[in-house]
Amino acid sequence: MYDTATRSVRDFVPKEAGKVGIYLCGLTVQSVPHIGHLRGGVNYDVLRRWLTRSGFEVTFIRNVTDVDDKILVKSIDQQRPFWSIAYANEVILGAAYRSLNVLPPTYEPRATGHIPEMHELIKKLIADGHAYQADDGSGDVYFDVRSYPEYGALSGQRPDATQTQIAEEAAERGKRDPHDFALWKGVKPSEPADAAWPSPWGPGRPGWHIECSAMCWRYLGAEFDIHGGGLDLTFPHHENELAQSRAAGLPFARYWVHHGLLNLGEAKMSKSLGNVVDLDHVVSIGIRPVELRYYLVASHYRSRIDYSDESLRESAVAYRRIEGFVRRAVERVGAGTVGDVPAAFAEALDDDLNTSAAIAVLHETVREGQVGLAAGDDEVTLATLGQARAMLAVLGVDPLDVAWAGAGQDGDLRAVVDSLVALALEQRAQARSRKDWAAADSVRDQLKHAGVVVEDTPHGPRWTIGEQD
RNA sequence: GGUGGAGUGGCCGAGAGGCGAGGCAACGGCCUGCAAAGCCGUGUACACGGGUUCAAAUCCCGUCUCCACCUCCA
Repeated sequence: MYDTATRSVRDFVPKEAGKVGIYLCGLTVQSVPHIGHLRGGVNYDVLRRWLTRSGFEVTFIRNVTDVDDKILVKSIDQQRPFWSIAYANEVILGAAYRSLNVLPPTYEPRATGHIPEMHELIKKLIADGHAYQADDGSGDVYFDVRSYPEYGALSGQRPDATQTQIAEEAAERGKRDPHDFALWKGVKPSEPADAAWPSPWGPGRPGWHIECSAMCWRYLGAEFDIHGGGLDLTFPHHENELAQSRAAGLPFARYWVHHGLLNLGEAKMSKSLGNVVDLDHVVSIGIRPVELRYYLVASHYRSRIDYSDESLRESAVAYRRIEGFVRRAVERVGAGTVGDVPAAFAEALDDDLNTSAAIAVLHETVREGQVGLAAGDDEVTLATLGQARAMLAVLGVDPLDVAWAGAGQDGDLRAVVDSLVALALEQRAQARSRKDWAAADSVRDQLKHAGVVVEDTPHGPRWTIGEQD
């Protein structure tokens, strides 16, 4: 894995043999997720699946941050409790993950559920001289950056060299140094009263970073294997998490994994910039969730994705080729058993989770399978199908995965359509047998117009749902 | 200003000193009554300028362009 802390690819050695603890910074549920957020979820889902398949017992924690400045602003604006806004977005996020076949984490803790753990950390930091209460009566508690010489080690940002809020403003807020960041924020009159918890420093709420330190500690222990998140979290969020955890005596994460961002146009997709594409948009242009997932996985996790509808559509075509093979093969030889993954595929994923290279192996296997299928070689078909499905399962895009099945009634409907199409195909077969090509083609054209694509195979015609004219 | 990263064929996208990843599109062929699907073949691409080397997309130096972070961000 590439480790941000050392800026190099390092052999992955877990803290405890055979076990992996992963913490992924999840979302602040201030609004509905866009596909850039979903990319992160999908990337770590593939990592998790691969580690699991490689024999590790994975504990995967992905948090939800359910209290922050923006949620509180919305709460005031909309005259609704902050928690109802957070929860509504959390539910939508969960549905989006499910529709992309992102497995549920081992646990999904919420920030507001871990106030006592945060207090414990803050108390320890104050006791050890790494944090202090602002003397402006605000009830704010700050981490003292100057008390921690290692500050900046993760991101390479040295306090002296960074831009920061002007010194006077920092001083007004009672900070000793402009770089000091809030561990605890005293409640303000302008903020919702129910977004405050009692604390030794007065009623208030968590600063942005302390929640993750608390939840990592709570669920993965003082030291754990992998901490993940988006590239944009490296600084200040992860730098601050690391500083406050280490200063509190926790060894913390052994590897830092950051995934690349998804750009739309010239800039990263972001809630604040408003250049956002969400799952609904993707579906509205005729792309299925499984195809979006394939698109997201087809790029290496550390690369930037310059999103466009066009590249997404092209990627979907590539996926349909794979899917077409799987379905044709299953019709011939049955679903078979999911086999082993080819060595080249495993090597690719073992090399910093190189999903692009892994997908190249998948395509090669599919081509081999197509040849077997065309030659009527069921042995080859079955073997390649098993391999392909093993690879597809790791990537989370196996077309036969029940996760992609529709809402129940499709199976029945398909049987109905099948018998209707069979009637039409019978007519076509009769026309063909008397070499009445015009009549035969007319049947095929009409079916196509209705959205049923007919293709002839050595074993007779088969049909699939295409696009209606 | 500081920190990190990127520029690969018509497009997407891996790779990182020698052997043309893979996909999409295009063109030619095979198969087909015609299609569809599939298969086979065709493209010598690595921002620019120098350098190192028997050999550079890959290493070094310089230049240009772009992105992210330094404020909330996946």
